[in-house]
Amino acid sequence: MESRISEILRRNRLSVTSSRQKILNLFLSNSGALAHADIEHKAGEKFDRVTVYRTLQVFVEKGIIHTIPSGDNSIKYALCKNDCFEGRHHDNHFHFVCSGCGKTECLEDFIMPSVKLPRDYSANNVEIVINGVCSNCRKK
Amino acid sequence: MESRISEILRRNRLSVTSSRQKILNLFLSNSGALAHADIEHKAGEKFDRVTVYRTLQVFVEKGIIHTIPSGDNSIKYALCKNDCFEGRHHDNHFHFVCSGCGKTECLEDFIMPSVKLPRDYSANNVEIVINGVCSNCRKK
DNA sequence: AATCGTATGCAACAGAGTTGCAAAATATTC
DNA sequence: GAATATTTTGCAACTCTGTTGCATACGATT
Repeated sequence: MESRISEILRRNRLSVTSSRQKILNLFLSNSGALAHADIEHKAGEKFDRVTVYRTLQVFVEKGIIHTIPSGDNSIKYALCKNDCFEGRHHDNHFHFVCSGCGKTECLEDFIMPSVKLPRDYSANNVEIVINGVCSNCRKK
Repeated sequence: MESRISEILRRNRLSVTSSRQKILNLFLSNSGALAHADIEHKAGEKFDRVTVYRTLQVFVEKGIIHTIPSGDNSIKYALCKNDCFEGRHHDNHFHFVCSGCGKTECLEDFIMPSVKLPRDYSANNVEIVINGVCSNCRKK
């Protein structure tokens, strides 16, 4: 576990520091996306706010994590899949926010629909966030 | 013009106040979406921050405007089309943010693609935000 | 182990967003 | 149309979020 985390940091030419290891570990051990506040107030750990901001920023720049937009000023962050490493962001997936458990997850395996644009418009990036109920919450 | 604004407010059972008229007028006379800061610092008008927050909140609740999510904590607001009045939000359109002029617009006439979800997942709302270049900026 | 470069944490700040409350404006009633 | 009731506004004060500069601490390199 330790080694995998260090390896990811090294692969992205980042110094392997205690904070970065701990924060990256949070992402690796959580299946859902995390908000800044989730990380800052994570039980058992007390991270300096500034360190969390800077770490998330560096991770996004390096393509280790990506942002998930939201309609209520609570941006979340999630791990990128392998082909995003080295700074190439190719987010051809969408995001699902469950209104039951609040969990945000990436749906990687479901094809991104192509959207038709008006004449002379060109698209760089398409963000899709779906709000609904996940299978776990539906059963309850 | 004045009468149309008052009519919209009255239709939503809101008192017709000076601030609400002015803010609603900003939306009616701007084709793009507006951020909180756009409204607060609008040239010629000085709105109290608190009033702007409360007005936008009420407008969203009543379905006069809707929010447009973003990946950088800068939520924008845009007018809803007619069938959204009376609080029924049926946003079956997507949003386009131009990286050239920064303008955010609603694309109402382009069909929303249906997205396939994992087994036992259900969707309430699909938010699509496309980043790209609009026709005006492309010509330059 | 010593040096170099980067990351961290603190302080201080700027901005975003919220709440309570008295004053002012709007709606309602007669 | 004036008086009353209701709602909205603006101010003050506050919390939370996010940023920057800088000295110290840490990790990488030799």
